[in-house]
Amino acid sequence: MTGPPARARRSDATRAAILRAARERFAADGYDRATIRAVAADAQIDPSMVMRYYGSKEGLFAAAAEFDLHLPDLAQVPAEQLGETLARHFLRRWEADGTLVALLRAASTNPGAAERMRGIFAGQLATAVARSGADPATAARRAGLVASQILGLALTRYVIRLPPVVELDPDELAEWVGPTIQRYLTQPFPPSQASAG
Amino acid sequence: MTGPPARARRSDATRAAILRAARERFAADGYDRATIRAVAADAQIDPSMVMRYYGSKEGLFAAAAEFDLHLPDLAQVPAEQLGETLARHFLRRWEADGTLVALLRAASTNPGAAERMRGIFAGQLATAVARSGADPATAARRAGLVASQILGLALTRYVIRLPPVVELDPDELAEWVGPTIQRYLTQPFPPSQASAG
DNA sequence: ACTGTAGGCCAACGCGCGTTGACATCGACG
DNA sequence: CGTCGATGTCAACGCGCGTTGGCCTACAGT
Repeated sequence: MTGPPARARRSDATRAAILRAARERFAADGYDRATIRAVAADAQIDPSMVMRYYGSKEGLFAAAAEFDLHLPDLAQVPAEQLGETLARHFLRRWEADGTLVALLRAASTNPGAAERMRGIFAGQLATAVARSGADPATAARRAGLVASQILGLALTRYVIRLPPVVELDPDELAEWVGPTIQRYLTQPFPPSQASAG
Repeated sequence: MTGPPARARRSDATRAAILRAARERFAADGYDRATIRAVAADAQIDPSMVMRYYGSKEGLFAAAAEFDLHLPDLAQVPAEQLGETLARHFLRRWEADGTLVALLRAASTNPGAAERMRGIFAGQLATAVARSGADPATAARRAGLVASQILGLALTRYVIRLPPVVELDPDELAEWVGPTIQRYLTQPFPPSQASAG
């Protein structure tokens, strides 16, 4: 299983150009409206090259939507800073890399993309939350609530572009959303007694 | 401008059937994947009827996505119950009527749908928030934050179907999300001092 | 210099789409 | 009964899509 000697192939640059163009198109247009022909035009190659390298549009999307949240180890974060840490992390991650926005747009109509989204939040967010010191019995639900706020923020800011959410800068946003996440992570179950701060 | 005597036309039933089928298809598939042919098949009529009555696919969507949040007058709601009231209201509204889910799905890829979504939140949510007693200078931002949590909940529960969010029942959800909305509406600006409950 | 192969382009395919216009049928009204 | 608009059907259009296969071209191994 040592594979080939990892010799750089001449086509690597093309593959990378296709992937870059695909991420941009999927992020801007969603799965259905993004066309292989448009991706190929952006990458300045022929549409059939996309098929050769990625097999199909589904395959191209699968490659383009490979995504690691790069979540920090929450066991190392002071308990009272969990919310703000996570909020800032997500905002920074999104501003720098459109992949998750592509995934979010696509997930609205493409079942495979939705499945991948569920996988990311089960495999990465829920895992991180479980290491944050949360009760294992409730960690999954807490992660789900965190996801609802985090993805709602991404949706309103990058996809729907709701003006007040677009205009707030990342620092202000983190100050607002951080405490929400903090509460979802640490508030005892059930959260019956209202606790607005 | 008194118009015709409002005589019921024979075609009203067909128009309504088309609209019902369109809402279901748009909600289930999003704008791009929902086809006029499929809507017509559901309504058991010919695709050309859809064109005759609604002009185009865009026109059909515009008619199907007409939506009133039916928000209560927040001036009449006790200040400390604003969050939970809104949370319960939205959950009830969505479970009963798939229109907003259709709009949400479509808004990810269709600019017109996104524009309508912005219009609904500017015209209905922001207006209601402004009447809740919030400082007029900050009401729009507060409404945007509320939208981020509310739409994030709809997205994770009805579109992406994140298991932990799907499994929570509406009462539990309202208990979790209510305080978040309450804080977005009432927490003084800026929200610098963290306030997890 | 010769050759095999990886990299790339071009033209075409079949399909489903939104949309159109010509034609059939029904029901109200003279 | 005859007419005419409203209601509905049918067949087709042009288009852009994902996808395919054949054909050049350039370079690595000998």
